[in-house]
Amino acid sequence: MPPMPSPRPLERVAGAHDAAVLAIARRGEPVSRAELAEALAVTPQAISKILARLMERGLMAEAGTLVLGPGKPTTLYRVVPTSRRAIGLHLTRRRLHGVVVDLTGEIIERREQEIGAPPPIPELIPALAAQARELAAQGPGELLGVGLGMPGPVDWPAGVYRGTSTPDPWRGAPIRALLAAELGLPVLLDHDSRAALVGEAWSQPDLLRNAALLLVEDGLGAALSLEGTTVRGAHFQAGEVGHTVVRMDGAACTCGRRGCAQAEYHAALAAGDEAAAARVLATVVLDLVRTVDVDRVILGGRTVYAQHETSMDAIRTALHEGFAAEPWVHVEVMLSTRGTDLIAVGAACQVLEHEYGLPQALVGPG
Amino acid sequence: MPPMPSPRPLERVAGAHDAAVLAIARRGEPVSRAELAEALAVTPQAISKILARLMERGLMAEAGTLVLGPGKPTTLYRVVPTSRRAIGLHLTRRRLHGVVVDLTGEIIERREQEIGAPPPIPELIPALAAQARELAAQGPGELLGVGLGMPGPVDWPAGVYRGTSTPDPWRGAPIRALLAAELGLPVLLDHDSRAALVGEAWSQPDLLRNAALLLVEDGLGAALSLEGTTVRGAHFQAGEVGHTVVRMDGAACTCGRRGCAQAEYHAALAAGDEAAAARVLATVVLDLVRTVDVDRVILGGRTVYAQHETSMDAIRTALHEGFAAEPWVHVEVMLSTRGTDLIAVGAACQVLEHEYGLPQALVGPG
DNA sequence: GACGTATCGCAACAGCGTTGCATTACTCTG
DNA sequence: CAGAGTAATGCAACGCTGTTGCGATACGTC
Repeated sequence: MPPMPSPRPLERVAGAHDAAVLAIARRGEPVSRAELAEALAVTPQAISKILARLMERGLMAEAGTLVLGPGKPTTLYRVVPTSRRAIGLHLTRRRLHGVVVDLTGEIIERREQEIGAPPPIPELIPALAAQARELAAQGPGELLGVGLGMPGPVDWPAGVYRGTSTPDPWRGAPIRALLAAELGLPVLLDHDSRAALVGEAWSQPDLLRNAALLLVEDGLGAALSLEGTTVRGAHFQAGEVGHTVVRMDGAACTCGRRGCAQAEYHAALAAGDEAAAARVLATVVLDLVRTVDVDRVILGGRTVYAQHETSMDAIRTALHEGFAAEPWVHVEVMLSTRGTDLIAVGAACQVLEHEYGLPQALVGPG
Repeated sequence: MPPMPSPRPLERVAGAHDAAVLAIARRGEPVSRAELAEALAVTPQAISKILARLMERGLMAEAGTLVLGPGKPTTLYRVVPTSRRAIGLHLTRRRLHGVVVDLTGEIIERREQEIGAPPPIPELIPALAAQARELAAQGPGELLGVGLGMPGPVDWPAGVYRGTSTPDPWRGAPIRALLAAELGLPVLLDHDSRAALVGEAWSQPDLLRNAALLLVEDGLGAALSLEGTTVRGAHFQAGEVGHTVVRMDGAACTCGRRGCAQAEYHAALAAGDEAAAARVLATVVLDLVRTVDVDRVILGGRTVYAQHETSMDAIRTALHEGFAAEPWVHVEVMLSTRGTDLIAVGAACQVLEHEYGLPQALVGPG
């Protein structure tokens, strides 16, 4: 996306408040001015002005009244899901999966498409654009843009896919710019696991202040939400836990080193030892929780769906044992609410987040 | 500290800008209005008002002029280090170490005191208070409060030391409230490693947007600064990497599990194999960098000082090899600038940070 | 139907940064 | 050594934010 003129300080206040109201309303239940005033620590009168702005933009609407006792009934407000749309694409080496979602992140329509071998960029971009255009034809609401999630490292500000060490036809391709030019729409390119976490967080904003999402697809990836912000990292690859060492001098990994979580996981699966594989996952999660101290862990990815009971049990047991001496630590382990659409939905939600999410900085050209 | 009335939204803007200016000025070199306007993305005129507020409070002062070419010379501004003071205490089972620092985090005076065995709380609190009072007598400037850093888990909002599983006379003690009552000063209680990182970040604000500090004292601890905020975690124990598993089924740990980093580290040291110990440290750092993607790692703690060359070399080598396939990843490994005062200074800086740091929340009763 | 109550809206206000323009203090030119 | 050019600064009016005070509205209760 082109760099915008940085908003004026007072616009940032207004924007932050608008985003906060939207975040609360997104949970689904109609809200009253009083609740919002409480949550934002402003006067009800300020909420009136904030809601006026949001209704002006069509993002929110009145939703009836509620009589609680004597006095004038409370007016309730809700988001207007159909007011905006975003497209999310999930690209892997084998598949192209896309969705359109409404403002609340609910799926309007989905597309799935197998791609034989990774096509070269000049073929890939039109294929992505074609699916995006099909999806763009669906549903009402202003179309905000396209989010694209893919595995592997990404140069986020540049929108360039960095690629892996193996021969990779997409390596170094400025995918974001190419797709944006092709479609004439804003495009956001990010990591698959980060997209997935943003997607989960979009529909349950305050639950995931400190959460980790573990994505088990071909590789092992994670994303972190800490103190309310989804961490991107200095090199835009925070959460790449696949090559974290869980057994020094252990199984050889494709990366040339030994005992990487990913290598141990696949070695165990190859040996048919599902329990051992689950134990590796559990160790990764335990280390993750110890390191960043999240209170929620979300499991996602095609590979875990098959044996999610085993994995979740192993993880819960490991957490229980590992924190036995620290009874104040409670970690909720849950399965992604989005199934196999997880990453595509997340990619779409990144667009929503970009437009209507809480800004992270109150100061500077953020 | 008592809950303050949450600042009005516009005061939050002013406060954030004041803090941002202070953060830039803290780097040491005098700054001009133009630089500040650039950094904060506001007009020079706004900087005039911000500086007027800061000079009113005695936090900043003019620092001469600079002639660059034709036109009126630029007026320069700097912080007034002597305008404020904070006390920092570092409490371990064996030692009580304290400092007073000025507004820039420079040490005015230090005290160190051995304590035979961990005294019971009714003796501990007066001992802490006595050292704090001695330190409070030193140096000019308004005394803001006392920071206390200690190893082991802490219930941060409650100011309660949670203690370890071993018999622990301090377990569950509301140390913050007790000390605050004794001294009649605000007290902040936090983790030793987090304090250390806050201390490092206070004197080099923008360098440590994504950084990890590894503290090797009796145990192994870390603290994380991600996207500019020092992570506290859902249970206020983020960075507790000591019991992270680096060798599944490895050396037995005091925690009852196997292959914890701390256990492997001490096992290697006990066997006299410093190289192996350094490799364990290196693995911890590598996993940390993979997981949270920091671009700076700071080493601190009494134990590393003895053999910091070996440790740093092992870490640098491991990072170099581990990220060989990702040439865009550069991680700076450095030694703490504070020596053994690291944690005491950090605890003091937490008070400064609390008062004059950038607010993390834009909205709500933050 | 009058009263108490809670919500809501209008209008005036304070404080933030912005804008436009005058002032100041320097260098450079002739 | 004036006078022009230049860049930083200050003053005043302004727009926008949320706040405050008060009146209007709509409900339940007596």
